[in-house]
Amino acid sequence: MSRSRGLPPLKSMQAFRYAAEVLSFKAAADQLFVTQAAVSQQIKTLEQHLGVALFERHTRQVALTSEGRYLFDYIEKAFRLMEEGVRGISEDANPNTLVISVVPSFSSRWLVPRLGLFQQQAADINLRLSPSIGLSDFANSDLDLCVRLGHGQYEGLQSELLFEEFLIPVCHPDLFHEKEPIEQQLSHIPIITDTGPDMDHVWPKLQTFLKMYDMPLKSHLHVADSTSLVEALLSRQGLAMMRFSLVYELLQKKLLICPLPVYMKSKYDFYLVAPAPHFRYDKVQSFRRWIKGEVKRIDESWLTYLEAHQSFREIKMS
Amino acid sequence: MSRSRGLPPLKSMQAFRYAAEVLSFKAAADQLFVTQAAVSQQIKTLEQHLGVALFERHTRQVALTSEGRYLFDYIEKAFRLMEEGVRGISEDANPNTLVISVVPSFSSRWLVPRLGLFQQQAADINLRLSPSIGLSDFANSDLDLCVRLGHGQYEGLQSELLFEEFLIPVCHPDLFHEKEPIEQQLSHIPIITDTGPDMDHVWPKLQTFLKMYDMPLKSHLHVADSTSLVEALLSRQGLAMMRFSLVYELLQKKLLICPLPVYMKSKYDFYLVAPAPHFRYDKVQSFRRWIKGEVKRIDESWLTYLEAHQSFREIKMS
DNA sequence: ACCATGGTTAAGTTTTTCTTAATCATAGAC
DNA sequence: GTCTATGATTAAGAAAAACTTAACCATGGT
Repeated sequence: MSRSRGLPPLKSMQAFRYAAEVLSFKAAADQLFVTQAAVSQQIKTLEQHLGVALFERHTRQVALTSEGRYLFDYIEKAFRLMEEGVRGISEDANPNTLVISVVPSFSSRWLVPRLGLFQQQAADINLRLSPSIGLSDFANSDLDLCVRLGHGQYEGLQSELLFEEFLIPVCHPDLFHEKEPIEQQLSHIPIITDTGPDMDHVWPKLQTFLKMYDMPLKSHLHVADSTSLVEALLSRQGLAMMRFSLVYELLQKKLLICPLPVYMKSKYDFYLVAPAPHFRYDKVQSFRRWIKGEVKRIDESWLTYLEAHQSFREIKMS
Repeated sequence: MSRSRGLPPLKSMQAFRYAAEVLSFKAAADQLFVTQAAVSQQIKTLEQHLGVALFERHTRQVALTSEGRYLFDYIEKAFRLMEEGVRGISEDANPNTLVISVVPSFSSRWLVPRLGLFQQQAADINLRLSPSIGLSDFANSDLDLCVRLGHGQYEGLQSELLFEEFLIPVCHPDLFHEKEPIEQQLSHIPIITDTGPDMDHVWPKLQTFLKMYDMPLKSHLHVADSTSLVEALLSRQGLAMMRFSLVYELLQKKLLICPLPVYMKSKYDFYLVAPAPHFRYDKVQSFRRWIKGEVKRIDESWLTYLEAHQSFREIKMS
C-alpha cells in the first residue's frame, strides 16, 4: 500500500530537470550554480528513490534511459508550471517599467500616436512596447500586459474587453465619383487585403452580399500587414475591409470614405490580457485606466458613425 | 532583468501546496509529518521570496489571498504532474501483485473465466481486478495496467491494440423459425440495448439499414450493462447488437444465433493501456503475453465466422 | 601515450529545514 | 465575562539535506 504522496526529494528532481534538459551534469551544475559533484549526487539520490536508472552513463556524456525520458516529460512540465505561477504572482520587480505587448497594427496606428498622453499623466512609468509574441508567454519574460485581438478566453489568464471591433469597407474619396452609380465603379477598383486573422472569413461574406446587389469585385492586391494596408488606401490603391479602430480618424478627416452601405462585426475584439495578479500592479492599473478612457472614443465614434449612416446594413458573420 | 529560472525554495512550495489545500497549517504539517512551526516558517519564506502575502491569517484559521489562489492553481497542477510521472516510473513496489482495471462486461464474461489459466502459468503473481476507474488514474493508485475500450489514444499513456471489435445482431435460436421470412418475424422481437459507449451510434445505423430492406424493429428493452444483456439474450428476451468478443463462444455452442446478415465494425476497440514504463514490469509482460495469446482466438474466431457467412454485409459507420 | 574532460565517490563543511519551547490571539465553553 | 484550548508565530538550537573539496576513474581526441 504505497503512500500516494511520497515524492522523492524535490531538489533531486530539480537537478534532474536541468541535467535531462542539457544531457550533461556539468552544464546542469553550471546553470544551478553548484558543482558537478552536487548534481551527480542528486541524480543518484533520485535514482535510488525511484529504484530506476534515469541516465545511461557513457564516458564524458550521459543519455536518458527510456524511464528518464518518460519522467522528464512530467518533471519538465511541472517545473514550467511552477515558474509560470510564480512569475504571475511575484511582486513586481520593476514597478516603474511597464512592458506591454500589442498587436502591431493597433500599436503603430493607434497606440503609439497616443502614448505621449499616457507618458504625461504617468511620467514615472517607463514604457516598453514588446513586439507581439506568438504565444504571449508571461512565464518567460518581463511582460506585464498584452493587448490582443481574440475571443477573450486565454487559458490561465485574465482578460478584459477593450472595445468591440467592427469592419467596414473603405477607400480614398477620389476613387469614387458621386455622380456615377457605385455598381459600375466597383469593378474598376482593386481589393486590397492583408493577412489579418479574420480576413479569410470576411471577404467571402462580403462578396456573397455584393452579388445579391450585382456588384462585382474583381482585381486584387495583397499587402503584408494592416499598416501597409492603410498606406495603400491613402495612396488610392483600392478598397479594403478595415477595422474601424484603425481608420475612424481618417474617416472623420475625410481622408477615407466608406463607399458601400455595409459593415460587419469583427470575429475578434480587442482585449487586455494578463495573469490575474498583474492587474493589481499600480502601473498596470494606471495604464488600464488610461487606455479605457482613450478607447471609449472609439466606441463613441462608432455610435456616431452608425447614426450618421442609418441606412447601412450589417452583414452577419454567423 | 529578473532571472527567468529563479524559483523559490521547492520545499516552501510543497508546504504551500498542502497548506493551501486544507487551509490549515496544522493539518498540512500533519500530512507532511512535521510541526506547525515548520509549515509556518516555510510559508513565510515563500511569501518573502515572492514579496506577496499568500494567506490571510485569521485567528485559528487561514484563508488564501487572491494571489494565493492564483498560485495554488499552478503549484497544485505541478505537483500532481510530478506525482504522476514518479508513479509511472517508480520501481515496481509489488512485483508479485498485478493490479489491472478492466471494463466490466469484458471482465466478467471473458476475462474472469479464463483467469485460471493465467494463474496456472504465473502462479507467483497475485492478481487483483480493480473496478474500472473513471479516468484510469495511474497517478493515485497501485494500478498496473488497464484494459480499455477506446481509440487507443490516451494522453501520457502507452497503449497496445488487443483486438478489433465487431458488433453483430444476436438472439436466442428459438426466437426465429427458419421457415418463415425474417422480415415478418422481426417486428415481434424486442430490441435489447444497454448503455454501452457506442450503442448510440449503432442502432440508428442499423435501423436505417433495415429500413432499406423494409424490416421493422419496434419494441424495446433496456438493461443496465452488457452482462445483464447477455443474460437477457440467453433467456430469449429479444435481439441485441453485441460485441463479437462477448458472444462468439455462445455462437459456437449454438446458444445464440445471428439472425440478420449484417455486421459492423465497432467504433472502439480493446487496448492495453498503461504508463510506458509499466510495460517493462515482468508481471505486466507476462500478463500481456498471456492475454495476447488468448485474444488471438477471438480474431481467429471472427475470421472463421466471416468465412462461414460470406453473404453478410458490413454496415459502415463512417 | 597522454592530457583534458566529464562523471563518481567519500569526507567534511555549510545551508536549509525542522523541533522545541515560549508567546500571542481568540473562538467557544462555562 | 473569564477561562481554556486551539492554531498561528517566532527565536534558538538540533538535525538533516545539500554542497564543496579533493582524490579517483574512464576514455575521446591530440
